[in-house]
Amino acid sequence: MKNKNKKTVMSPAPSSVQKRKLIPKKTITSIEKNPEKLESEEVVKPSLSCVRRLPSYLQLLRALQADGHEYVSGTVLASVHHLAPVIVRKDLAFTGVTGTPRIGFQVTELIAAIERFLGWDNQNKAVLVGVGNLGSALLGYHGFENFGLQIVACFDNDPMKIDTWIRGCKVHSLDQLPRFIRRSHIVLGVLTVPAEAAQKTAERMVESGLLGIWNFTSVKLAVPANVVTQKEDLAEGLAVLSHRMQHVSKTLAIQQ
Amino acid sequence: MKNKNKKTVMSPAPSSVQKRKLIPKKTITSIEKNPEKLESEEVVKPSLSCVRRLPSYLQLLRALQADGHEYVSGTVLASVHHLAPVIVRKDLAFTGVTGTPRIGFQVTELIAAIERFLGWDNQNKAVLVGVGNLGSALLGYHGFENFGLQIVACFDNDPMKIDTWIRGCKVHSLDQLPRFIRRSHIVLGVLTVPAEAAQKTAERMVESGLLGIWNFTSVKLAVPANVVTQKEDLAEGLAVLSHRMQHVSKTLAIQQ
DNA sequence: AATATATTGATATAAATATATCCATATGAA
DNA sequence: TTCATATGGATATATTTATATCAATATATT
Ligand SMILES: NC(=O)c1ccc[n+]([C@@H]2O[C@H](COP(=O)([O-])OP(=O)(O)OC[C@H]3O[C@@H](n4cnc5c(N)ncnc54)[C@H](O)[C@@H]3O)[C@@H](O)[C@H]2O)c1
Ligand SMILES: NC(=O)c1ccc[n+]([C@@H]2O[C@H](COP(=O)([O-])OP(=O)(O)OC[C@H]3O[C@@H](n4cnc5c(N)ncnc54)[C@H](O)[C@@H]3O)[C@@H](O)[C@H]2O)c1
Repeated sequence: MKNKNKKTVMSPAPSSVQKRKLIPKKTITSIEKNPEKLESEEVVKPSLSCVRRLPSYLQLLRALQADGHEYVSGTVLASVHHLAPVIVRKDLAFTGVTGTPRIGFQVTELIAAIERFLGWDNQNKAVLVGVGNLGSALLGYHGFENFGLQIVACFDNDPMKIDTWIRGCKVHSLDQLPRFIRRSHIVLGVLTVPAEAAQKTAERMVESGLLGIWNFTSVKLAVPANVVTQKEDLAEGLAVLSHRMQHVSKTLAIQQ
Repeated sequence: MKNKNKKTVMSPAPSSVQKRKLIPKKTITSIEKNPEKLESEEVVKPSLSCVRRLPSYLQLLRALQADGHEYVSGTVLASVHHLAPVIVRKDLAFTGVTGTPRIGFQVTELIAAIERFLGWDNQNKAVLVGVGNLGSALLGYHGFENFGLQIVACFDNDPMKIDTWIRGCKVHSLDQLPRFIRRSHIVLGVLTVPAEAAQKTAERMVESGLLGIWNFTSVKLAVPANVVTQKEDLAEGLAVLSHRMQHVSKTLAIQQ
């Protein structure tokens, strides 16, 4: 805290005058003939992997914040998640935050930046359709509220379930969906109906005005271009697990 | 079926004598100094993305089989999953199957190959630890049996739950786990306890002899090197969904 | 029989993603 | 003060993954 407003007094070379570009840019590698992309620079979108990593940073940052930490270095974030520090720095750059050398990033600022970047800065409300095994579990789970998602209503077509309460949530008839959506300005839906009903139900959700569907069924949904779907396929993870286990046991068998 | 044993009679150039390498190989690009990798060729492992795609092929193949189809082309598999046909062909090559030009792949053979490749050719039995909201849903779900997984027993530490039946499965005390594992030669466990209990419970599972943990908690587990863990993090998918929705709505706003 | 066509498997190229390297900078230690 | 060090940001390189291209081939068509 000695001299706060000194700014690179020591740097002698004029080369240091170059402006620091915050967000990485893509340099044209091949002969770019697309007339749309005439500029020599183009803003690079974050990779899918980057977007997937952000929530894990967020979670750790919240813990650090609760623990009273004001700053955290990318190195620390990296080591916890077994990532290379460069990856973390690059990921964070996409959110627009700037760290300070030797210090790191301001925890609070970083949390806000990631939340803003992912659209989690104000809680997104959602409906859930299909209050069965999985649907009930998701309904009763409030962990997603840390990730910008709050399920506020649920729908089913089983007469036995309609108007009953499940996990503190009244089950509505699916027929009520359009009116509810229109009234509440909700854009996100969670789909947990059986596979056979998935496509048809998704269409009703879209007609009702939903713009995003978090799809837990095994069906690849066909939806209009303005609707985003995200399929959560547990079989994928299971495949990775099985494959890795095979590999490990094979490796051990060779070693022994 | 005219002349079965003709082998490239028409090919005149000696260049065509080159043997057809079935599985793709990696060509050394950079100056490879690692003495372990002196050979100019090395068997390429399937990418993680490839492993994740295989279950979706499998699912479609089963439907085709049930429908009486004997052959299927990579092109068809690709179009259903909105993938480029090359990707499918490459993915399938890893399983060791060979297709025939103009015909495609034999459905039954392909199913068997994928199952073998993923270690799903004989049903893997598993235990589930933490019979709460999510655990119960998974217990009651028999869809994983299509993907080589069968949950055969469940464990909890809540005295109120022990010895009750949930979804047709008797809840055992966690203390019983080691003996059960040893008796039944099970190697896989599903972890659905609260985050706070995750690491400790995982350790008990490992001590009991499990070699793989399908982890549904938000905790990154620390386990010995011979144990494989697969973390299922729904927040990742939610992040992708949120990010895409932001992008779409931004794009539409610009267009309008 | 000759030709056209869909398809596979191999190879080549491109694109995306991860990693290495370097410099500037803020802090603490000598 | 001077120096060493950890760190962020930029750029360069390497690696991984996806896509394009093409010869070979099995079937259908003319
Ligand atoms: N349970 C799991 O652990 C699990 C795991 C992975 C994937 N899934 C998938 O999640 C989906 C639901 O699984 P589940 O085990 O909860 O099934 P479930 O049968 O327990 O629940 C389905 C619910 O949807 C309702 N429903 C059926 N048709 C409907 C329609 N047309 N409109 C509205 N509601 C309708 C049913 O009344 C029921 O309440 C399935 O597609 C399944 O493949 C489940
Ligand atoms: N419910 C969901 O939809 C959902 C979604 C994503 C992730 N998760 C994660 O799954 C886990 C479980 O969630 P849930 O909603 O089912 O919670 P839950 O509280 O309903 O269930 C937890 C179960 O674990 C048992 N348990 C607690 N400590 C234990 C221990 N030491 N040993 C054995 N059993 C123990 C409890 O008795 C309870 O039955 C959590 O880590 C949660 O973050 C849940």
